[in-house]
Amino acid sequence: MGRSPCCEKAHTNKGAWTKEEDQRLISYIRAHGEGCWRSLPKAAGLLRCGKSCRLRWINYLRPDLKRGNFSDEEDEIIIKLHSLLGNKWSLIAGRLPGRTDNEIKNYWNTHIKRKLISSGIDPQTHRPLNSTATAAAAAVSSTCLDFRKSAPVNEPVENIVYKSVADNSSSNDDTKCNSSTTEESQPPPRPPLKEEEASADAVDLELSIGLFPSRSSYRSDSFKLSSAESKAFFDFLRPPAAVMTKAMCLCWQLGFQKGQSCSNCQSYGLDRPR
DNA sequence: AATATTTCCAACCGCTCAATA
DNA sequence: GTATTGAGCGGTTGGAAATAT
Repeated sequence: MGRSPCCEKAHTNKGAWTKEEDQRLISYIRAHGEGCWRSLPKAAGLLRCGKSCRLRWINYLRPDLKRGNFSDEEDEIIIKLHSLLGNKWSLIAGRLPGRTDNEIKNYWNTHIKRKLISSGIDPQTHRPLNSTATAAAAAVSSTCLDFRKSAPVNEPVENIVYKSVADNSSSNDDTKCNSSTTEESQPPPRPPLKEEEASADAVDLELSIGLFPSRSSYRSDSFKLSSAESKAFFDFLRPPAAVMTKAMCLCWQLGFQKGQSCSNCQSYGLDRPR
């Protein structure tokens, strides 16, 4: 038993939208706001599926959309977020105001992917395509986010401790991404955090992906973040307030379970991160 | 100038998940 | 607890535009 179709396909238009259809949709949403997409087409006098209306509005007609080429800074953010989140286009879009998930997905597939490959970087793993590509390795390292960089020297260490996932990794004091490793392309699933571990005051982040320092470096007790660093870290995870939804906080990526709240979610009153 | 090929992106499709009856 | 519904997501496709031959 599958889902029933979202609309009566026999009586709906498909394909490119006409100016008149666009105008109807814009007028309706201006007058009534975004609401029930299923009933919107009929109410707006459109022979379109509700899903199609939603897509058209979100990806093309919304007034806050940023048009034009992606900046170098946006490129960099997309690459960094992709190395952290993978193909979670909506989450990435949540951190690029005015850009849509569809736009970013298309841009990734047509530009960034190619750019990374031509630099010798695997766009899925963000690691060099071959181990001898030193220039590529350097390029990957440059996509690392280092939250420790801007921290005051004498800041007390607290809040966040990066912990190694794989204890059998070799010791290494550098803080670069794990770009030169030959490990599997996908990080292993992270075990859920215990409730006390997941509290906002003592977050134990088990990160195992290239965006952050190598496993071998953050296994050390010396790899701890100061309060300023942890603030920078959570600021990075936090999308603009205007677009923040339950699903957008990244704490679930870090092992938080349903019903737990990280400090981001608490600050937005979101008590049930996905 | 005509045709073939490639690139790009808007739109669609099928699926999952959360909410609700 | 289960079924249904609607919203939203990511992968894929179709076709227009750009470029090459």
